[in-house]
Amino acid sequence: MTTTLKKPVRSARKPKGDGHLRRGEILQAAERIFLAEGYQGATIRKIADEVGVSSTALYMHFRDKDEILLEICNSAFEILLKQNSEIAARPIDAVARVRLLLDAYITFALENSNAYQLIFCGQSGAISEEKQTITEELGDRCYEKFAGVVREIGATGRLRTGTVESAAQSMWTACHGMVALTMTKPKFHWAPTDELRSVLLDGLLYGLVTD
Amino acid sequence: MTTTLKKPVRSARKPKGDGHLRRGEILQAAERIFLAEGYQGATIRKIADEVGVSSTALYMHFRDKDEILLEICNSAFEILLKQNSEIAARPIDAVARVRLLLDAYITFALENSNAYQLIFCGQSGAISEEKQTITEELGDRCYEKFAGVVREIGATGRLRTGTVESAAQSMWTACHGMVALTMTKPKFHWAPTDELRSVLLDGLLYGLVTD
DNA sequence: GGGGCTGGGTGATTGCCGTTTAGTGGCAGG
DNA sequence: CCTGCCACTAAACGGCAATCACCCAGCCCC
Repeated sequence: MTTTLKKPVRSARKPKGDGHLRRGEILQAAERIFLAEGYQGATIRKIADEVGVSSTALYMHFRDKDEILLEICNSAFEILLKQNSEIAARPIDAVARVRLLLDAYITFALENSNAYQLIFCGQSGAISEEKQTITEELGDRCYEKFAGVVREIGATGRLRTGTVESAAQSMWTACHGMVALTMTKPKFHWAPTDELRSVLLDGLLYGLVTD
Repeated sequence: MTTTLKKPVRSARKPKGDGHLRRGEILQAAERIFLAEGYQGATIRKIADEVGVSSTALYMHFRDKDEILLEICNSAFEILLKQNSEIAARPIDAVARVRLLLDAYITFALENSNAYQLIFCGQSGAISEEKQTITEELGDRCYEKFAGVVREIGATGRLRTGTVESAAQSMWTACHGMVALTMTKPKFHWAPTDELRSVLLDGLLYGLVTD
C-alpha cells in the first residue's frame, strides 16, 4: 500500500477533442473494433476505452450505438455506389457491365463483410428498422445503378424471361445469397470460391439474357 | 397498508412438471414467443413467465438459451429433410425434381422465417458456432439430398457449366439470397414474389442445365 | 476582473439480459 | 418416520445500452 490513498485525481480526464476531432476518433476506434469483432463485439464500453474516454462521452457525439456503426456502414456503401456508377457508365456492352457490377458487388461484400452483414443480414430487429433510412437510400441508389443497366438490356429485347425488375432482383439476390451464405457458414465444404462465383454469374447471365 | 406484512408465501410455486412434461411445455412456450418476436425477443425470462415458472427452472431442462431455440430449429429442419427426401425420391425427371426441391426450400424458408434466419442468417457470433453441430449436420443432410439429384443431372452430362458441387451450390445460395433478402428488407420495392421466384428458378435452371 | 452561460466530460444508476449459487419444500424409498 | 433427492425458487453476478445529475474549463460580455 503506497501513500497515494488520496484521489489520483486532478484531471485524469482526457483533454477536450475540440469540434469534430473527437467524433472522428470515435469512428476510427469503432471501425477497428467493429471490423475485428463484429456488431456484437463492438460495445459502447470497448469503443470508449479504445478512445480513452468514458462510455458516456460517446453520447455527446452520437445518439446511440447504432448511429456510430451505421455511419461506418454508410461510408463503406458510398464506395460501392461510386464503384457502381463508374462501371455503369463504361462504354461497353450492357451485359458485360452487368457482369462487372455483380462481380464488383461480390468483391465489395467479401471485403467489407462486417458492414455488409450489418446492413443486409441484420436479423430482424437487430437494428431499429427506421434508423437505417440513410443507409437504405444509399443501397437503393446502388441497386438503381445496377437496374438501369439491366433496363438497357431489356430495352434491346435481350431479356430471356421476366421483367426488368424481376430479372435484376433475381441476379442481385442470387449474388447476395452466395456471399451471405459463405460468410455465415464458413465451415461448409464450399466449392472453390472463384469457381462458385463464375458458375453462378455464368448461369445467371446465360439463363436470363439472350445472346 | 394491509396487515399482510409477512411473506405472501406458502407455495406460490408451480407444481412439478414431472418427467419430460415440463420440458415440452417450455419448448412450446419458447416456440410461440420465438415465432412472434424472433431470437432477440425470446428471452429466458419471457419464456419462463409464459410457462409460469422462474427463469432458473429453464436451466433444469436446457443447458442454455441457445439449446432451447436450436431444438426448435432442429424440429423445423427435420421437416425440410423429410420433404427433401420425399421429393428426391420421386420417379420423375431429375431437373424437375431439382426445381421442386428449390421451390419447396423457398416455401419452407418463408414459412419458418425465424428458424431459417437463426440458422442461416445468424450474424457471426450470434450463436456460439460449435453449438450448432446438430443443426448443421441436419442442414448438410438436406443439402446432400439436393446435391444428389444434381449429381444425377451431372452424370447424364446435362450440366451446362461447372462441377456438380459448384452448380448445386450456385442454385442453393441463389435461392437463399432471395428469401434472405426479402426477409431482411421487406420494405424494398420487390417484384411480385411469385414472379421473382419463377424468374430466378427459370434462369438458374436454364443457365446451368442443358435441355 | 468577475459573473454566468455553454458544452465536453464524468461516476453512479436504471433496467434489461443470460447465467450461477445457495437454498427449500414435497415426495419416494427404505 | 426419516432421509435423500430433485424440481423448483429467490437472490445475486456481471455485462449491456442508455440516462441522470453533476463538474469544471473556457469564453463572452458587462
